Amino acid sequence: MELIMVFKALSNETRINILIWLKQPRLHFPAEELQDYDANLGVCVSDITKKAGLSPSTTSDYLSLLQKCGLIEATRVGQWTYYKRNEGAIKTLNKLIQKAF
Amino acid sequence: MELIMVFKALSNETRINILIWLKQPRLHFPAEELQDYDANLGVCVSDITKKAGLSPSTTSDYLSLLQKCGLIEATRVGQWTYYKRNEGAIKTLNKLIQKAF
DNA sequence: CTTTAATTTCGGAATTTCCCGAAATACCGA
DNA sequence: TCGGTATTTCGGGAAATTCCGAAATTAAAG
Repeated sequence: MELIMVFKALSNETRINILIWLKQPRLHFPAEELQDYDANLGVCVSDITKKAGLSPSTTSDYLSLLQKCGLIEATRVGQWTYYKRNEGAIKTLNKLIQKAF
Repeated sequence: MELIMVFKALSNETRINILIWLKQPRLHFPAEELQDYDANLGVCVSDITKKAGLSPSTTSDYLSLLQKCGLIEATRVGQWTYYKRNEGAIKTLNKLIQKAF
C-alpha cells in the first residue's frame, strides 16, 4: 500500500466517485443492474462506465489503477468483470493516514 | 476544504514529507534552526528548502500549494516566512476521509 | 465457426504537473 | 539610500496524466 500511489489515484474526481459509488451500489446504480451486487461480486465495468460518463477504455483504465493500488478488487465472471471495494485495504489506508498525518 | 485538491497536494513525495517534517520539527530540522519553532511560528522556507533538496522557488510553490488547500499556515516575520501545520484542518480532513471512504 | 457483447490494451493529442532559473518583491541593517 | 538575504512570481522545457478511439482479447450465444 503505497501512500503516494493512493493519493495519485484519488486525485481525480471520477476515481474518487467510483470508490464512493461502490460503497453503496444500491444508492448509485439502477436496481436492474445490481443482480450481481447481491452475490457480493460487485458492479460490472459497463454499469460503472455509464455512471461515469466516460469511454469504456478510460473507465477500464481507472478501475485497474484503483485496483493496482489495492483500493478495489476484481472478479471476472464470463465476459463481465465485477469490481468491489477492498474494505480491508481502505481501513488500513485510513489508519495509515491517521498515523502519518 | 476541497478533498480533491488535498489529494492532488498530497500526491507528491516532497509535499507529503513537508507535512510529516512539520509534525515534529525537532526531529527533522537542526536544533540551531529551530529558535522560532519554539515561539510556535513554525519553520522558515529556507530551512525547508535545504531539507527538501529542491530550489527555493519550487519549495515556495509547494508551500503555497499546501497552504491554499488549508493544510499549513504561514506567518511572515520580517524577511522570513514561517510555515506550520494547520492541525485543525488536518483533523477535519481525517474525519472527512473517514466519512467519505 | 461466426457474430456479438464486455473488457482491456495501445497509441497519441491535449492538458496538467514538476521543477528549474531569472526576475521581481519584501525587508533589514549600514 | 544601497546592498544583501529571504521569499515569491513568472516563463518554460520535460515528464506525467487525462481521456479518447481503434484494435485486440475474452467469452457467450446462435
